Amino acid sequence: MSTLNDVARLAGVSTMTVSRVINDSGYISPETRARVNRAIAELGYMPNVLARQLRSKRTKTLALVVTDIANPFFTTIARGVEDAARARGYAVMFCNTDESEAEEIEYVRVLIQRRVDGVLLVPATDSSGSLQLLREHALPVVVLDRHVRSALVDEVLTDSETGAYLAVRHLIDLGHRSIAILTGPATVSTAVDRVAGYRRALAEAGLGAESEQILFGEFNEASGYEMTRRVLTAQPRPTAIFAGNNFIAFGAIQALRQAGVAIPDGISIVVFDDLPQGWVLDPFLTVVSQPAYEIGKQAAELMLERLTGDPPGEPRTIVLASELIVRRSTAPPRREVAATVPSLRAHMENPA
Amino acid sequence: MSTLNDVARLAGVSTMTVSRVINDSGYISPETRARVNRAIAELGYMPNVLARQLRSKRTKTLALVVTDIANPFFTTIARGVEDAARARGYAVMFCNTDESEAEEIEYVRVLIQRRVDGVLLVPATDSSGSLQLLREHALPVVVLDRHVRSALVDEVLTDSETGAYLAVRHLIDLGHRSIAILTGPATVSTAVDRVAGYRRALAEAGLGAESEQILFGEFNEASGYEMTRRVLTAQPRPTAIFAGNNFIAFGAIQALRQAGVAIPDGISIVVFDDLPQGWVLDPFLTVVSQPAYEIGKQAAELMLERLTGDPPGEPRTIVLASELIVRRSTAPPRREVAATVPSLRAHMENPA
DNA sequence: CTGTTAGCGCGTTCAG
DNA sequence: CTGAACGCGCTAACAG
Repeated sequence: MSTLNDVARLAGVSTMTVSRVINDSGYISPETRARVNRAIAELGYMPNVLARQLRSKRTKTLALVVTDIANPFFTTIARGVEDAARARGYAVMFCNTDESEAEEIEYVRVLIQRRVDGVLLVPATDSSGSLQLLREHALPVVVLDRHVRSALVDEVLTDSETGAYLAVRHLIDLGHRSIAILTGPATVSTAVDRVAGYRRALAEAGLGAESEQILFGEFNEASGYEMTRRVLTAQPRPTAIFAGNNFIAFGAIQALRQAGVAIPDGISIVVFDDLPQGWVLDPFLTVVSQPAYEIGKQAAELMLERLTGDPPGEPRTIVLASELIVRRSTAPPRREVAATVPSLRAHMENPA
Repeated sequence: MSTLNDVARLAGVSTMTVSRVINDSGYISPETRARVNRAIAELGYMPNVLARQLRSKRTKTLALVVTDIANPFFTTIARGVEDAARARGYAVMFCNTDESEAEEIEYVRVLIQRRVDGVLLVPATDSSGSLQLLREHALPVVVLDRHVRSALVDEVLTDSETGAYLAVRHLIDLGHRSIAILTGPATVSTAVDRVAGYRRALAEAGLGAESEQILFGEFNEASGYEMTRRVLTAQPRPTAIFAGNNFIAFGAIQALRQAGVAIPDGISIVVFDDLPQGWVLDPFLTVVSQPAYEIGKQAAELMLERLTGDPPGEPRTIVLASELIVRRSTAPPRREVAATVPSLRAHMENPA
């Protein structure tokens, strides 16, 4: 593998001249440039990024740490991050913590050792072990999607409280009075905030705490399934379910199907997070849609601003709005519960 | 950010001693080790991976280059690669070429510059521009999934020809006589081999070239949709479709639904590639399932053997078997014209 | 068991 | 416009 030195020797110049040609810095006479370029081509020379990074103390690499890489919400965020980063010449390392704080810290260690320039983090919990580690090593951080109480950092997230309020309000407007919320762990701000929005909507409608049905679980399908099973045996059985994220909704739908409860005839369901086009052929879920791509993009841009811009300044929090999209999984409650409706099954069998 | 030097000074030893403690190499007295470890903890020292890699000339990193990161077939391969690599202390860089040869070469350039230790490549086409580039820079390569004619390299792939043969034979056994195959570009070995298997099955059943309906397209949903639209207007209209991969099948299903053609009552469909559990609630597609995880795992292990083992040896080709899984998307044709063949019963009693 | 020397391949700094 | 010297942080190779 040839080096700067080989090129310099072949071209009859110093290594610095070659370096300048490659990085387009400083003035070079056209002839020398041509000669150097010829030597580069002849040798098939490729700069050693490691040496460059070691010397320049910048890797031009960001890391994005998410809690579930299989969730389209996070892959969409990832696309936003990558687009913004690549536009400025930065690479992105993707890391998946599976909602585990231990994994998160492990990854942060690796990222520090690899000397990434900055970390975009979706924290697994609201405790801040990894944030502290990052601060100790002076690594810039932007927190995404979830608020962290303890730390003063840049944050980009959506207004979960308002989103949840809109979703539940929609159900109330349809006439529902008994609504269950199935959400993630109480240690995660998005779960807590969505419950807050749920409560506000109920309270505003004059529905007291006695009509609350709040289940904290995990943001995954298994948990959604399990919580729904519990909801189905509750007395009184709710006429509507608010699923705290898309995977919880998957589990809920599966449980409802198994129990022969039709959507929306038997139970209405509204979901936080939309699914990207292509995941389902015929979107029928009523959802609160977050601007996932925009979250990723703005987070990356904020980071790059911190990295290249001179004024560090105060930590900034960017809150993006979410939007209620009404489709066919919500309807007014019915007295009698329909036994089976096959349309759901046809729908779920056809991914796209 | 503290360095080896800082640690050495604080512990009152040389940098080499610290290096040995960290890498667990050579003999160190327990006391010095303890002293060094204390210094490391006190400073929160984290080794600089860049410097280490530059010096040792090994990055302990593999790259996996695939043509479609959104395809579960490739993400499953990726899991196999990652598991095998991590078990031996290697990291993996994932790269997505979108079936573009230009992107592929671009990525290979980056990988050379980053000095990855080896490249696992799913080539976009059977031309070998990127393979040549890799060879020039003496980077070890293992080719996955697709055969490359021109090059002598290690390869790990499934037997597409036999898999396709089994799929089409299954359709023939069910009584189908008019079967269309929708597959990828003719520049990709998997597309070509699947056509070969399709032909062999037809020929063996005494069905001549006049009954062949072969469509080359792209391995994606849009192409599957478009090819199916064409198939639906063909004369005679086939009673069964063999989709060359899962995404082509998605497009086909969408087109069939739109045209009001039921599966399998109107048209049977068999697909190369299964979908992982969780993508669909109720698997109903008859598929040829490839051992995707195993492909990734074996490819990584072959690479690691080349990297650490001493004998380079001859290029090796590992061919894995695929398996027909009969579900509910295939059935005998309903036309009165098509008679049921006797071998059908034998087959149903003896599913492959 | 531990230290010394000598780079890995580049870019920064300063001097021509 | 170009070059010489130096060092980023670490480890291979050899001494002790």
